[in-house]
Amino acid sequence: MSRASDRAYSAIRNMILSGELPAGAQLGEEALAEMCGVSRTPVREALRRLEADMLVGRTDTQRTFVADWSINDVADAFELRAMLEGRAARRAAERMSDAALARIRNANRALATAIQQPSPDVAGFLEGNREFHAIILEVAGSRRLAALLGTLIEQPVVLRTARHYTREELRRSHAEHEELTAAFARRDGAWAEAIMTSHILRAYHAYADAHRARIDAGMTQEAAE
Amino acid sequence: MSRASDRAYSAIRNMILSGELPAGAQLGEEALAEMCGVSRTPVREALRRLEADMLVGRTDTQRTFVADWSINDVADAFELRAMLEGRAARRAAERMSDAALARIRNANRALATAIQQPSPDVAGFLEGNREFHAIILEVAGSRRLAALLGTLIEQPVVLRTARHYTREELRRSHAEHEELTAAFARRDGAWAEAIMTSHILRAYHAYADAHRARIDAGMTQEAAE
DNA sequence: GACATGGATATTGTATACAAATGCCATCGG
DNA sequence: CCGATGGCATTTGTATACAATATCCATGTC
Repeated sequence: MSRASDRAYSAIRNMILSGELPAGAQLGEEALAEMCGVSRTPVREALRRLEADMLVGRTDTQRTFVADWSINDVADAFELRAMLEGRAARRAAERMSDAALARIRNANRALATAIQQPSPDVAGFLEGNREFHAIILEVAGSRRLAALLGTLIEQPVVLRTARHYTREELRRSHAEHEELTAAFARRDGAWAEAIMTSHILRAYHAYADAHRARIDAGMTQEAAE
Repeated sequence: MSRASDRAYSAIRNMILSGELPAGAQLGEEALAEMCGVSRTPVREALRRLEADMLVGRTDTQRTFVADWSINDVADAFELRAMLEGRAARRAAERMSDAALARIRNANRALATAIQQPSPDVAGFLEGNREFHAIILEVAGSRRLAALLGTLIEQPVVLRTARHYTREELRRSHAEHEELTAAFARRDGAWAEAIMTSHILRAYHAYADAHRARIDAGMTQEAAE
């Protein structure tokens, strides 16, 4: 992470995810280099990685810009993620060791703690959630699958709406994690896959509902935050 | 494609797929630059792309080498490809226009012609096959899905064994394409998905059988070619 | 003889200069 | 006034020089 190209990648990525660089904005290499305090070479590398993540796009003449995620793109990403994480859960259940199961239970406990605070600890929830899914991906034991999911896990719009989660949504998410853990304990791949697919698609519809609500209220996406 | 980085990408890629650069070989940037007739800058870009394709790997100290695909890696890639192409076929069936259906039928006719030659035209078959799958992916209308499949379609070992296909295998592949076309004509997504998944998995097992036969004969993978 | 150490060698990372291309805008002709 | 054209400004692409880091091998020590 100490390399200039990694710093550039993180910096630009954060600026996109935070909305500091709005969708559609042109990304000049020179300007980004100055912002990141590095030369154009590592910036170019960072931009290529972000392009692979589909966080930035490219015109037919090689101009780079912040990708604009339409509601269809979000639906698309969720659909694929549901399928791939479902497959990961199936494989994980079939390969689950007692040690890994213990780690998953641990991550779930941390998650439960986070949502039981007087005012829910969203950052803690997200971290526990990330850990939970990471362990599953690790146990699934497919580098390919992990690579494919890598580009799908963090979507700009979704991360930005995470802190609007209600306590009820957090509690429900945790309950689904518990059910998944039960499927893992039984080494039931089909069950695990079904729960995981449902888990992701429910999250999608929660997002889509919130999105529609904002539209109906006549608010722009930015103003709603 | 006229850019130096694109030429470097194609050149290195071909050297890997052809086996000229064997699995495990170290890839020095300087040496590759000389081979491709460009400087290190575009070579570095090409290597990053190949890394995303998982055709090359990287040591913990940033040394690049030709990825070594174990039989498990191949199985992994096929399993994911079966799932993703299956999904693509489902989406394509649900979105199929009459014009696109005509194009698919056309690609199939070209494919039929190729395998009916006195001595099967494997190159022609592969091109028709590529076109067929490309149209499906286009009709599926998911840029994400296309991007994910992009890294899965061309596996080194599989391409190298393609020319050993028997006429019977080619004929069977064509028959499956015909059946897929029927599913598209009915706009039956579930049917299309099932055929496509089966199509890919059958191809995998044909490959795995051939691979096992080579092992049993005490031949190395290279010697078998 | 095995292993640690240090420095020479090779390789990768970054900055910068320059080349090529793209976009912009003023000018000109209709 | 509208659109085409040409040249200037900006941006991206490539080469190269240099810096940082890793590898390798010889040497010395136990």
